[in-house]
Amino acid sequence: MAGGGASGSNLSVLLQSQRGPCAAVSQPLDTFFLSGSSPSFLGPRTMVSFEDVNQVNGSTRPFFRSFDHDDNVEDEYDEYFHQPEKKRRLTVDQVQFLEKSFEVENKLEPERKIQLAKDLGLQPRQVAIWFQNRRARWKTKQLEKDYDVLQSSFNTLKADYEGLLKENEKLKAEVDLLTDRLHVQEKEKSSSELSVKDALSQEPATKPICDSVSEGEVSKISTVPCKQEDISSAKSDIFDSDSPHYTDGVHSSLLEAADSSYAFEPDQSDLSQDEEDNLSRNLLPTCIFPKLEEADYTDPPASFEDHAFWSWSY
DNA sequence: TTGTGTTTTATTGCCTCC
DNA sequence: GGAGGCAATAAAACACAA
Repeated sequence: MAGGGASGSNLSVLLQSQRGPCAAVSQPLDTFFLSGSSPSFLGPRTMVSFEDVNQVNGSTRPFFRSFDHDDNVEDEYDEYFHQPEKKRRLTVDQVQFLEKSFEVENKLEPERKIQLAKDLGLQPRQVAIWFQNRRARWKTKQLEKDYDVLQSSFNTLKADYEGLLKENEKLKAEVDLLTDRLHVQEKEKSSSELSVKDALSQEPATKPICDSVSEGEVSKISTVPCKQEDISSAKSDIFDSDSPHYTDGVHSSLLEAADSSYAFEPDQSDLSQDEEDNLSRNLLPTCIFPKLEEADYTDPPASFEDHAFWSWSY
């Protein structure tokens, strides 16, 4: 085990400088890079076994301070150089020098390694190891940075996604509300139609509806003859769910719903061309009984409850 | 002072390249 | 096959709270 280059008097400072950053010799970094090829940066040996220590080590090296001559120096010397090899931390200056070099190029060519080792008074292998470990640390930090970037990107996307989910739920609720409203409307409509049907079926077939109205009202009633089969024919048209008029009523209400910005889409794939035409014709509010309107009744009722005013003359 | 966690230095084993 | 890089790991050095 070599180490003879460091004089015994220098050893205590050498050891002290190994204890930690605070104990290290401070020296402006610039001086490290102005050293040229001469071994101007020769810090304390950090390894116990140095092959070149006799060549480069010496009391003139800047990283060695002058030592006080002390009785314990020889003991420390023996202790230091005869103990099993231990890890020695690099000084702050050595680390800074290596860091600067690493910033320039994080890979180490053989010539550069030799030069750095010379300048720092380290083994080339130590320099190589330092670069190796430094690359590993750099990689870890890079991974952490990448992780942070990905994390923030993920958070942004997540926030967007959650916002869209909320909006989706809101729209779904709106759709449900409008669907319910539509169902209620249709229920009301069909129950009204049923009551009209009941009313019509309870009237005596031969009895003119005009019996139940006043004379003044009778004058308003159309004089067009209205036979029983006409009525049944009309009724058949009205209440036949297969008839286009029936579906017109449905379409009508659908369109009303659509008018109130309802997003319900009736499946029109089953509609014939005629039905589609009827659908477009019924964009305007229509009487619930368009066929009757075309036929013999007068003044369509304001509501289904007003069916008593409906009459057909014989 | 001591226990514990972190950082730094160094080793080992494997892989790739020339 | 040797040199060099990398990942995993050991172990010493260090920091710090109790």
